[in-house]
Amino acid sequence: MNLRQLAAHLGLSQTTVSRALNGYPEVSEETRRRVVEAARAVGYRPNMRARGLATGRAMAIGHVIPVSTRHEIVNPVFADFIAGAGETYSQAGYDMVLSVVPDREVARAYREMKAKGNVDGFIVHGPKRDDARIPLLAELGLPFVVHGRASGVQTPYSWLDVNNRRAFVRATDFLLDLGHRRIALLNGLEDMDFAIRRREGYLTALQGRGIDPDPALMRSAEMTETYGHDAAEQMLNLPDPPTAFLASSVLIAMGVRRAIETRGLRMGKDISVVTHDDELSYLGNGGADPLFTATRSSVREAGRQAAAMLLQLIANPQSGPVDRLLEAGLILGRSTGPAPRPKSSAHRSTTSEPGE
Amino acid sequence: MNLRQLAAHLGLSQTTVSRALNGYPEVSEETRRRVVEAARAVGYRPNMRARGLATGRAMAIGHVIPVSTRHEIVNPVFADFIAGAGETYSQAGYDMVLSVVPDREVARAYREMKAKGNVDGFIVHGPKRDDARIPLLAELGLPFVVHGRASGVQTPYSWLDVNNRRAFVRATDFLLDLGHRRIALLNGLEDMDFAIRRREGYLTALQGRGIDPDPALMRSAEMTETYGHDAAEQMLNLPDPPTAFLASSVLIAMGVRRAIETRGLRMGKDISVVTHDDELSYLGNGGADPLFTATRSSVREAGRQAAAMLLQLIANPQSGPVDRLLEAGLILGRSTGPAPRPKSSAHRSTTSEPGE
DNA sequence: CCCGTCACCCAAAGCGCTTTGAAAGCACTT
DNA sequence: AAGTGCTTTCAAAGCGCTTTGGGTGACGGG
Repeated sequence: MNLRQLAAHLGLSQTTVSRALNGYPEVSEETRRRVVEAARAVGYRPNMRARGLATGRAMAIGHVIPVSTRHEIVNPVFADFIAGAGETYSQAGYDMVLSVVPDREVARAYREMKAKGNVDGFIVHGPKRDDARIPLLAELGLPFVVHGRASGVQTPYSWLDVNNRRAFVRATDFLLDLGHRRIALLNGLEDMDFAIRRREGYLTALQGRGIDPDPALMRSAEMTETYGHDAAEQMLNLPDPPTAFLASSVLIAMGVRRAIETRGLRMGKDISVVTHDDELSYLGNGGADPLFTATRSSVREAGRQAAAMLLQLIANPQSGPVDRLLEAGLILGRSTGPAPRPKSSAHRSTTSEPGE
Repeated sequence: MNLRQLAAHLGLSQTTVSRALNGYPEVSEETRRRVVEAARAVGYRPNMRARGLATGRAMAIGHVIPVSTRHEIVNPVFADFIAGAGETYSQAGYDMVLSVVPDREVARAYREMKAKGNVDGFIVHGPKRDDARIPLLAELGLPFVVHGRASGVQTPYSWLDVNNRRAFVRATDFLLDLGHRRIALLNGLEDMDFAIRRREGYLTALQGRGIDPDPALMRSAEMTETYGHDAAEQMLNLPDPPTAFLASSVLIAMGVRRAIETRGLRMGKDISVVTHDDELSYLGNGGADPLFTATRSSVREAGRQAAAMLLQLIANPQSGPVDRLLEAGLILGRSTGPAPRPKSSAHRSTTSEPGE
């Protein structure tokens, strides 16, 4: 059933029916009620393509998901973010169109989506330092919101980010307050902007206590359980091992925990672990009594808010670049405790033998 | 730049330009070359909305992602599947439109998408027993492909599935061949179709050796690491504990491994673990030397193939319900080994008490 | 010389909607 | 009786594309 048929059915013109349904004032309440009722009765839904063609608006948001050709990883954060954004979209009557493309075709994908005219704006995922997508999108002229920030980018842009730096300052400080001095950082790949900021936070906190960072205790890689395990294991074998780990994801932390427990050590007693927790639904460090002490910030909520920001921006494009910085909570779990053997000098002497 | 402008620019009619670009025969090769060249030069991309309006095809596939309102979990398999499907789509010039909706609004979402006319077909995720979406979609009349199957559904439909039953028969047989007799099954939620089939496979294999399944060794829940850990721990505390675990996901298996190692046991020696592995990119049981022995089937590849099937179906709707059953490979990892205490008679006598 | 065939190209209709500009109806004023 | 302002409705143009149903000119056969 289309507009014309509905109009004929009602004995009205398309114009009137259209206006009645879209809430324009030039139609009497009486008529409007009749129209709305009839529309519901016959299950009329306007054809979005036709409407889009007429209005120039697509009522859809584009998400371009770059798939790295080297390590074929799909950002696990992505599913939850999408879920959050999707909620906002569907409430606002927007669709989400996804384009999964290899790294190097991202620019083409954006241009194409714009030219094809099937989106009104974009969300940018996983920004890197000096991310080229931002100037590109600014040039294209469609509104967009970046989930995260991109250090080094000069073009002004709208973003929503977690205060990664502050979160890691707090987490590090928390461990320092517990007496830990040898704190390892298991970070994500440091071309990702969030990882850069987390490292900064970590270093800042150490510096605040006059502690020199030890390169042997800093690692960055794709955030998998295996990585967490292997890195932790190696570090625990160091002559002067860390007493605490700071991980950039729950997956990493799970690996760390395994390394700890495999050694017969107890997490939260012998070794402390703090992780950043995106509250990914399937990892389940959630709840009131989480396993890991964590800097926590819901990626799903970020999705909701970023989407809302974008819709706002689309409705009112000259409202200019806008941003929002979410603070991560520091959630106490069972993975942290006071540093063992506060006399770090004694400690050091014990482990000064080279051998494993 | 639109068709009219391009036509004017070339001194041709819109008709000719359109035909030239879409490969119709009624235009000379000479002219076609000129047109194609000019189109590329000015970066012309047809407006998909207009084209869709004219052709009635949307050049897009709809994915409706139900978000359970109870346990707010986003199926972690979903991201990889999407990535695979996305590859196929973009090669074929299709878009993917996602709709994330609460469980109970799924039907509305499908109807709406159809009425709005912005998709040509659907992919159905995570089918359950007697899944109501299948008759609904059959009634709507748009082509669709189900990722998985739905036991109990009578309506004919197209699907692509992994042979979950066979995979779990093989996995169980493999463990049985190694001498294991007490094999635990840590399954996903058994309203999901795949979980039902896996249990069937497990039970079939046990039955094949005349072994009575022990309800104490069968569990099903949301597939998280914590679940794997807790279930394994409890089972290992049984008077007659399992010597092997069969897990429905790598996340579960990771939990099992932790329970094993925390106890000071060695996975692959004292306790064996086999898991189903969807080859999720971020879990990384991949590679040639995987940690877990696993029944492996790439969910990403499933995405690719399901998408291809759907596109085929759209191009040729009367090609009728079509299906494809993927076989999972059984990949040898380091998590399995012969059952300890080969003398199962001694073993059995221990457990001959009715207990529990 | 005419006509039928091709090969090539075009004008125009139509997809389903929004929106402009105008008309019709009505109640008042003047 | 005509004009005014207001509300309510409508016809028609247009969004950018595809596709139908011709046209036009060249060519060869009758």
